[in-house]
Amino acid sequence: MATRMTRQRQLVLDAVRARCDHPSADDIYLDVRQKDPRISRGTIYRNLMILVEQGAIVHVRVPAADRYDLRLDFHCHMFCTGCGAVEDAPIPYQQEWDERAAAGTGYAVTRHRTIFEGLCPACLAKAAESAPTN
Amino acid sequence: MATRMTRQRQLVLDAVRARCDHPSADDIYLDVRQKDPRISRGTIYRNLMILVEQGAIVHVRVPAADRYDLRLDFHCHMFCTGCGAVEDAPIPYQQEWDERAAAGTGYAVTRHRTIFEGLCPACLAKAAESAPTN
DNA sequence: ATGGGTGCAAAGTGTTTGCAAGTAT
DNA sequence: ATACTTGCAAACACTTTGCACCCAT
Repeated sequence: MATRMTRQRQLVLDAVRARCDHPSADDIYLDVRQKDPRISRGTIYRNLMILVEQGAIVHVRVPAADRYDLRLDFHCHMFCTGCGAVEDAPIPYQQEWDERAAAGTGYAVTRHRTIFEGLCPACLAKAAESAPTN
Repeated sequence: MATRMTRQRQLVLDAVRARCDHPSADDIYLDVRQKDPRISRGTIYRNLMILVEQGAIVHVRVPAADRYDLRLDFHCHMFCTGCGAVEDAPIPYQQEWDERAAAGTGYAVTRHRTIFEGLCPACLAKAAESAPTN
């Protein structure tokens, strides 16, 4: 199962790398569409899956939809419950937790995923506007 | 919007509480079906959503599907990438991280969710069987 | 009594897949 | 040349919703 670098796959990879906001499959579809109006959603999904398997990009799961990330190292994410924005968190990945969790459960722990939830600064400002601090 | 405790809602709540394996909506549907063969999936979804809003149960998002949890305090989860099992992790919830993430990003952080991924003991044993250590 | 809740079935999302034709290697 | 990929559309799994009837308060 040798894998080929097709024009479409390259476009998908480029599109993920061109964004820093952890796009969803459909974001990628819309971006790639601009460069190749004939590409199909099936191709986007297939290629995202293949690129994740190959380790070229990473899969981030947040409430609402799957997102993709160009950063390959383990790291935590912020998720805005207001607008759905996703960004990297300024919190170090705690590898020793994987060992502790493994020791405590008997699991062969590969990694952990941490997502912080809350309102991003923009949504906070919007909330303050509509419901001012009386 | 006063909320009523109907027979169906009680059945859904009981079903979540009766399980310790973090059931999916469909698991609950199948369980409740045994006690009330006329309940519909729509009712299950509606009630799970309402119970989560009310804070009676908690929503856990893992790769594959949404799960529900009777434990209301913040805690981490283990997810088996082999069989999809979910269980509580023996790792303390680090509240100070929420503050650190908030300080570093300007988010109003509510909480974080951490999921450890790996193979559970049962899947590990199965894997060892089919691919013995030569 | 009355407005929230229910069952049912249809409609949505987001994602996957079968197939014949196209193309990277 | 060969078998991996593609576009398309149909199929899927999971979840939400519109509607008329029902029942907890």
